[in-house]
Amino acid sequence: MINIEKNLGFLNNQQLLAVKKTKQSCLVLAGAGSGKTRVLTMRIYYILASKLALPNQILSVTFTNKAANEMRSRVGDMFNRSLEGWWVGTFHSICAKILRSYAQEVGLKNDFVIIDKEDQIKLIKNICEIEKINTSEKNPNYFLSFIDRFKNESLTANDINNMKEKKYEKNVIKIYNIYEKELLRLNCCDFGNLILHCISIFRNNKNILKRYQNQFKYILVDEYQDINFAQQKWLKYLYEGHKNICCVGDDDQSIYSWRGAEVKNILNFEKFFYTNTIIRLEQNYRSTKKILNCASHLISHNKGRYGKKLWSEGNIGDKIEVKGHWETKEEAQSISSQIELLIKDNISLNEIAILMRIAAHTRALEERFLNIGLPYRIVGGLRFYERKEIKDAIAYLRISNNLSDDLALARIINVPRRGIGQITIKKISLISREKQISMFDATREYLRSAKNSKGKIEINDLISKILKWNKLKDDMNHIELSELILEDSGYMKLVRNENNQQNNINNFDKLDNLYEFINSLKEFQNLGSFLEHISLVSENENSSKDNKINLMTIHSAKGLEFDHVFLIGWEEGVFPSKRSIEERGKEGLEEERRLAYVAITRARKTVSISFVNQNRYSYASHDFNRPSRFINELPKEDLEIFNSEVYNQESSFEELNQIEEQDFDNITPGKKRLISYNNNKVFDEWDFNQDFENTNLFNEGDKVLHKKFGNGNILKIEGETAQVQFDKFGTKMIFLRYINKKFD
DNA sequence: TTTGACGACATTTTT
DNA sequence: TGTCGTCAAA
Repeated sequence: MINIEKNLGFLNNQQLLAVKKTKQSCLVLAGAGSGKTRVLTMRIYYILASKLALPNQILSVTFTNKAANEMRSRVGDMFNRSLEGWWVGTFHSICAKILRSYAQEVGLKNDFVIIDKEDQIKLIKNICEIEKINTSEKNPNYFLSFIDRFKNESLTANDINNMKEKKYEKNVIKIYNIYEKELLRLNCCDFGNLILHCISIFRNNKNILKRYQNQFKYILVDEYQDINFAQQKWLKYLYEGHKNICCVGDDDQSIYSWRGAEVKNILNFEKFFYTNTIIRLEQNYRSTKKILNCASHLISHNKGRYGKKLWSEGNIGDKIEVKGHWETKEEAQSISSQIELLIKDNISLNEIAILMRIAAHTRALEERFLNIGLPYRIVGGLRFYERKEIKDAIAYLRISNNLSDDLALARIINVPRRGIGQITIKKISLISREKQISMFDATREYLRSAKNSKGKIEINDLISKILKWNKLKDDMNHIELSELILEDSGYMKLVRNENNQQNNINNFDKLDNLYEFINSLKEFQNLGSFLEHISLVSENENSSKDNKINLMTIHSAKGLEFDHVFLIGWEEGVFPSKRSIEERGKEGLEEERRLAYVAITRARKTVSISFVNQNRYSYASHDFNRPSRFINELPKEDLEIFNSEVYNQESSFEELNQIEEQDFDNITPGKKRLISYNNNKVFDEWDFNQDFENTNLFNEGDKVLHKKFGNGNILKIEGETAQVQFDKFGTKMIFLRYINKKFD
């Protein structure tokens, strides 16, 4: 016992209270940086170390895999070993685990396939086609958003059908019904159904429910503010057993309302779980006082909140920098110069993060960083398993693993091209529907009846190969099998050909990704466990060992912290997002503000905010952007505002509104550049020269280094590009800006 | 029937 | 930037 107390010694009074109140349920309202994860891990540690429960009697639920992994490793560290049997994971992965055991209860087989949004859209498209629903006005996305919303609110197709009041369009209801039937027919489950199926098992089968209720003595939930109604209902079922749940959350950090999360859920906690124990963690251990002050000041503009007063014993810290730029290129240059300064102070790149509202805004930065050779990583963003080539590869593995995986077969049946077009596919799926057989079997059926043709021979070949792979599955090492499948199917050849023909970098990336994909199989025992894993994990598991600058959206930065944070794109319309305000009005704006709050509170030491006057989407006209209203909501005394034509300390947001757009329409890009260069001392001279030099530096015969292709020699220079002979990858045309000269 | 080329188009956030 | 739909050619 002494040892336990010693380990709890680092906690403050409020944290200690939250850890030790194990007899009853409680809600912990934890401000940003107040040691939320620490409380959760310590509570689990405390329960286990005091022998209040065994590991398999604890259920810890998170929203992201990242959070789950973090929890797993932190608790593991406390015991110096990983805990066997402990239930820790995302809502979705835990539901999947339960559902795998009892799939037949809801009409699925236990090898059901978990599908993603892309598959969902394809399904809905198919349904619209069969039902002859016009998709030009109401597209599949429109229908899917309804289906998602229903599922977030735990409304099954039956619930909708039984509604007395006809709230929804006929087609929405019709598609929802057919969609659900299709999922069962195809033995598929979307993300929403992982939760809903579990709920219906709990509701319909008391024995199964009792089993889990008895098992989970303690339930812990992270990021409770992100919970939607269905998830809450799910928790409630499990809670009714031992009635002990501890939820940690921060109403000011609720940023997932578009996924069904509602702040009101956290506000209802007391009623839902029969408790009035609310513990507030208000001491911040992360940020400087100035940063904290800015964040608090900003979030105080929101009305719908519990209200907390964050305080800190930390340093006062530097002022928050606010910088205006003409265009994204200059923003990127400015940031890279600031980072150069940080590097001179020996600051690790891992401690630097650039956060943005929109994932696509990494582009200008990436270009800049590639140009001057600063290493960076993109967290989240383009998720690895969602790339086209990876999904194709996965589809090949899926169909080999499970012959009745129709969606997988549909994806690759004509990739690479085998002379099977839409019409043939339609014929096959008709057979599959009429005879109630899988698409794979339907294809064989079709082959028997169809006339001989080139397409038929190829498809026959594919079918027999799939059969062969399927047989090999149990005897062959899954990595070798995967390599065999991708080679044998001609898919690798297709990607290689594209690569040679177009000489472009993207296709090399594809090949690279495929190798990486095969490599990632090593961590799994067999194909099945790998496929299960990737259907639930869409994150890039980037190794954070390398020293790199972190680029990510604010959403994916939640739960992380960095010494130095750059926040880009603080422009009206971008942040707060125009769309968000248009769709949800005040609610939307408040959520955007919470997002800004999350962004600022990621920083430990410094924050630098920037905005760009010219429209970010460079193809668009010369639209003019105003700085974000959030900048005006920060306390002036804590800001250091840098020169900008448009924004200065005196002008208020209202004044900025009055600037006439035409004033800026007539300025040429070159002039803009000049003005900003003169006005904005932030840009070092060498910064501009760098670009200039980079394109003029090269000579034929130079040794160069390319990020992907490695070492090579320049054969010929043509304008902005060069023909480069690479040591390992042959001759390619490469933009000069993507290569660096090598000096031996 | 399938394929490739071409232009139009839209671009929030994610388990 | 990259995906989608349309159209003409094979």
